[in-house]
Amino acid sequence: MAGQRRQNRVLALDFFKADALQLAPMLLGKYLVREHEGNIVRLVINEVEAYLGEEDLACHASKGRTPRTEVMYLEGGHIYIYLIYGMYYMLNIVTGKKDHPQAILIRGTQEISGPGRLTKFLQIDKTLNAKLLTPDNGLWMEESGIKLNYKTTPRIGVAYAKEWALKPWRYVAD
DNA sequence: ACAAAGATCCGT
DNA sequence: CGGATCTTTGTA
Repeated sequence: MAGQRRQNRVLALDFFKADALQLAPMLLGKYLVREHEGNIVRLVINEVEAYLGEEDLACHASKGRTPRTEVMYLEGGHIYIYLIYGMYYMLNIVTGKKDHPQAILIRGTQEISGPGRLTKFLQIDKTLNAKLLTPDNGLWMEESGIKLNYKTTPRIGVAYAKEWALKPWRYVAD
């Protein structure tokens, strides 16, 4: 049955407890699924970036624990949303173990390019912050069977992060 | 209390 | 290339 098969394809929360650098390339080709006001949308992820711990100057957790970064210290599988430039919500998935702040920014999909445009399209805002990535919360991921070739580049928009700005932690399908 | 900067996007 | 637009954070 298609419905049951689909159910089995939902990525369990345990999947996100691995390290961000290991997970980031694995998210390419996965479905990002949003259910909102009765509509379900599936998009194929094709661009992500990893943010890795307090020592990574590009990572918000480089400031340590603050009201905003507290979410990144939760266990992998939580959703981290923040507003940037007063206009755009950024969608991140917390990864790794509790108290090890990491997150993967979902920068784009095959259908929608750009992290700000993506959240606008999916109607994602701060109400999802700190929630779990599950169907119950209206946002989750699914296995798709799609394999994408990809390359790595430095992350976008983090020139201030000194030597961390050079880390090839952006993964983009080609 | 205040100022500065920001994991972006769009129009000129 | 500059403006929009407002939250978070550091400093006083």
